[in-house]
Amino acid sequence: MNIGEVADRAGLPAKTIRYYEDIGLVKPPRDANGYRAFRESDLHKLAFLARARALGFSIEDCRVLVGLYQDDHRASADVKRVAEEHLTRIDEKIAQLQGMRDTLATLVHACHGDDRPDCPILKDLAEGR
Amino acid sequence: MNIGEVADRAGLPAKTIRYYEDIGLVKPPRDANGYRAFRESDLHKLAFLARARALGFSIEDCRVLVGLYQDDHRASADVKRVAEEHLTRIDEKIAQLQGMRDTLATLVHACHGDDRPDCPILKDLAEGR
DNA sequence: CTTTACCTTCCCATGACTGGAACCCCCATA
DNA sequence: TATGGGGGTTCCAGTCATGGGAAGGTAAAG
Repeated sequence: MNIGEVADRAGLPAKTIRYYEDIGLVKPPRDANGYRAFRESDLHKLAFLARARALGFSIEDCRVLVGLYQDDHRASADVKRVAEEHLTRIDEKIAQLQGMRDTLATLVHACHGDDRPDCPILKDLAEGR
Repeated sequence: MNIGEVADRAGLPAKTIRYYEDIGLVKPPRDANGYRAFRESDLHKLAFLARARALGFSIEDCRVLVGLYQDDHRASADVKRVAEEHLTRIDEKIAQLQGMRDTLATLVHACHGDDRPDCPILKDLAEGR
């Protein structure tokens, strides 16, 4: 399989797949012409990576998860711990964004949005309440 | 005022303030010794920037907001539009994270987290449901 | 005078790609 | 056989908003 087909089937840009090879996440063999010759197992791993990334796992988390996935003697507790830590980070992020959102929504609501210069948004930014 | 004092009072790292000068957000004059000599107005602008950044506005948004802030003939509609667009982006981000969070929470909940290898988290990543 | 605490510029690194240049390779059609 | 198009390859640079650290100049304190 060439990179284009793998990209289509894994749902990743070819550029990203090359990058993943660069950082050692996949190691496809090469054809005589220098083209990457992906095996089914490479495709499978890339699809795994695509889904892990879609859940927001970092590349380093992905590396760990792939490692656990390939380890028949893994303990599910190790997987769970990685996922829980990631969940915590996501919750923190959401809380932070929610805070911004609330402040911003209040300010936007208070702003007339007309052709006059008076603006509670700028007022807040300038004075810090 | 030297950069250290401004950093303390604006709540920004000195590094960040130098960067803001680099990209033209502030233009403090210099003393004879080459030190930046911040005026009250520079401090004020940096505090404005710190608050705008804390609300998640991009640097380019900040540039626009500072411009509007300094324009006595601004229309508050322009400010409101920038803020509304940012609010929309934040909402999208929150929705995206919320989606990840829900999936992840379900998976974490389903995982025993013991010393055996069976793991619904890895199963999901491998099979895509 | 020496130490300590600033300040300066400069370059490199982050995360996870993305874009583009310059080049090679394979196949089909005129 | 030429040529055109659509693959593939490497390598370098850029993104965003900083942060780290080196090498060196300056100021204030003991």
